Amino acid sequence: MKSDGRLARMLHVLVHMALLGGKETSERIAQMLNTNPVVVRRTLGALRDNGIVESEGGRGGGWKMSKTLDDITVLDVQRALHKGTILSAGVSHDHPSCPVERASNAVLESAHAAAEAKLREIYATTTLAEIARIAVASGGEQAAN
Amino acid sequence: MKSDGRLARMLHVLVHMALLGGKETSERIAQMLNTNPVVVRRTLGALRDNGIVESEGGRGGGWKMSKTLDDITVLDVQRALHKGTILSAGVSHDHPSCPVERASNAVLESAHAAAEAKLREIYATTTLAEIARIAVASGGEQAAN
DNA sequence: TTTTTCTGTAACCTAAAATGTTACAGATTG
DNA sequence: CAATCTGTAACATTTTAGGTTACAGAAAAA
Repeated sequence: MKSDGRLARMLHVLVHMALLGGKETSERIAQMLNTNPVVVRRTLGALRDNGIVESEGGRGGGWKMSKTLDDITVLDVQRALHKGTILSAGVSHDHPSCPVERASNAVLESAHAAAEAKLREIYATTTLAEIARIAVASGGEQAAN
Repeated sequence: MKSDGRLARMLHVLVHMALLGGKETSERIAQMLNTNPVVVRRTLGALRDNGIVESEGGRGGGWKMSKTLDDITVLDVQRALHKGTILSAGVSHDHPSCPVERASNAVLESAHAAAEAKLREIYATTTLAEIARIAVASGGEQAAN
């Protein structure tokens, strides 16, 4: 599979949208992400369904933020994009009744659950405002695209 | 992509091999993993290259453990199977010079690094002997396949 | 030495999931 | 009505684990 870059892309584009402050079309956002408008609408659609952005059709339409960067955490975006767990353990299902397989799976699942808890904790305490701050600090004033 | 079940499968099969105590052919191991011998040789080959098991060709050949379960951690098996990091952050490479993209990627990478440290710590302190103990405790005496 | 039984690999095919792409339908503004 | 958006369907593409077939080579057994 291709690696999932949706979270990174959405963080990226949300910060840009907030810094620009207005409404953006899928076409313009696609340029920010070096992709095409359909991919943008697909992915931003999930954020809209979770109250992070809103969209308007028709002439003059486009996408805008529903909240400020301070009110959006990385975890909010993650949850909008993926329903279930963040990390999966990659267990085996070769002999579901085998106690050795079950023990192996249980150990891996438990370890991944602990790692995910750590990840989730960081995601929950990192706002997009902080990303914007890092970007401005490192990239100087040129923060557009 | 199909999810990577190699680690779970190798933990599973190594515990079986140790409990059985002798030498096993790819064919028999394939039955434990509900797959075919070529997949087994491919995957066990990586463990052999890391000193976890050893193989012998020819009639009467097969695979056997090079260490006891106490001397193999989950991290050892993980490292034999995958060279680099365990968790990857799924960053974006749409505009590598964009400071916002870089800040987004940096935040994700840092978070994943913290989660991976946690995961690695657990892997490093979990031996296969412990998995065997869990299996025997939960599955009763029937620990074969 | 010939047969049998193993591993080691090459060379494919398949599956699954994100991403890319084309083509429209529908909505909204001018 | 014309122009400009979003919303979706319907594919094609890419990547990687896994499955499969087919042999070559090694080693014990006959």
